[in-house]
Amino acid sequence: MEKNDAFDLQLFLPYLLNQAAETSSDGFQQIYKDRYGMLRTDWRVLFHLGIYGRMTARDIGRMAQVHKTKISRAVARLEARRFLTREEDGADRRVAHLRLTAAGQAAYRDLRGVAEAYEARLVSGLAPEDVAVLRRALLHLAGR
Amino acid sequence: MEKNDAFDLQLFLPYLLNQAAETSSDGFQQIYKDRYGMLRTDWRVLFHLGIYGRMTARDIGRMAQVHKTKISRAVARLEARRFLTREEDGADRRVAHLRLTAAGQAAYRDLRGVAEAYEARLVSGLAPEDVAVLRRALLHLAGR
DNA sequence: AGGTAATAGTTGAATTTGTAACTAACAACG
DNA sequence: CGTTGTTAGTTACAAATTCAACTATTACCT
Repeated sequence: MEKNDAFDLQLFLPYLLNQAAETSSDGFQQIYKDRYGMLRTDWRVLFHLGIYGRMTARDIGRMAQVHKTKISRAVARLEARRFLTREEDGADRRVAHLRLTAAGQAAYRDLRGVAEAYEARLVSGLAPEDVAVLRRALLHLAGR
Repeated sequence: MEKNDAFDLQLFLPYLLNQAAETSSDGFQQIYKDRYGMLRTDWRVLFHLGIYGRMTARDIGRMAQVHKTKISRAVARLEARRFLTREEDGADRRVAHLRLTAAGQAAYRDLRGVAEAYEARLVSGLAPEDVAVLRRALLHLAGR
């Protein structure tokens, strides 16, 4: 495979970031998919509710930077599996406050443990100071 | 939004990497989509051929870590737009060698220029030494 | 108050992706 | 040779995502 061009695709950030994101998501995805039949947006909603307790779909979408239709469908799937319930808002009847059921919390705790172990394994090949730089750079690129 | 849990989702690498990857791809995606109606796999195939000159679908798939059905469809789209041609292999009739047409090369050069400018803008907010660390860490996480 | 705009969330249709099965060709081994 | 396995690439079907339109409700403005 001989190069006849100076552009280095392997180092182009949108490309490289995507490779790293996909590779480093694969193992975790396998677990939440196999164990709970969840999709990516599902576990994200689950984690947001597990961490923050009670949120609206809109809040989750804002925080996770996910479109409202994806949130809506993920919430519907989690509700169908009895992982969350909706509570209506007293003042604004458009809004539904979401909260994990006991089963949802159990799933969250299980997956949070998996996530922590998985994260530890991911960074185990990197120097701690490099991980710190990596996280800061990623937060910057993510616009945070 | 009050946290009642210690897990920091915003720093969880599979989550953070994905946020950074999506945010930092958005601007570039807008351009190849608006300007050429391409999808992500399309520009990747285009770039591989633009850089390496002549490759098989299999080679591109290996290098970009993309499944063969996605490559197959991207190649079909690019061929339909006369951006590439297939040449049969003398020894193995299963294989098709792909090569950009003049139009494909023009599109590639155009988008390569966009990519270079885009990359420069992406890293402009980061210290050069941090960018170096970032790239090394991403290559490691991508399994390279 | 009444009309217009904005917001929360859902739904349907079109596009895209994932999975598996498939065709065609080559390889390896007896 | 011939049978079995492997590989390159395509296709069919199901699943997921995107985009636009929609309902229902609240906010704004005069």
